[in-house]
Amino acid sequence: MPKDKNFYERVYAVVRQIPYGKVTSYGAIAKAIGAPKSARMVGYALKNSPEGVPAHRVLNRKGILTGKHHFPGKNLMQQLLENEGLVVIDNQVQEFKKHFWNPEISD
DNA sequence: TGAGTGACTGTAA
DNA sequence: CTTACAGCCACTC
Repeated sequence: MPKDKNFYERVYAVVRQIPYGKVTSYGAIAKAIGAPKSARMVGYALKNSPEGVPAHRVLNRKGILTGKHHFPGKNLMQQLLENEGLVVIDNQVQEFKKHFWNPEISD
């Protein structure tokens, strides 16, 4: 059982706020939940991501689909992104910055 | 308790 | 823009 379950919950809370056709990075989420050093944990948390969490919209800072290998299908993650109007080439989102969504938690 | 692992990031070249 | 190195934190065994 995870001790800091709150950490996971916060990750999911942010990821769920990612709008359609937008993407963000693990670090951005980590920072949004107050743990900029725990970017790796964000990815770890997404592995446990329940339904309703668009984990496919979360990429690394280069805009590469680092987690596509963890999805059920072979290139499911890429298809989902392309389905949202994004352009993915060689596991990398084109114009990543342009589609980047800055997460923020309302106090 | 301690060592190993990972869907990462910042900095330097 | 990419590639390479070290630092991070939380989790599992």
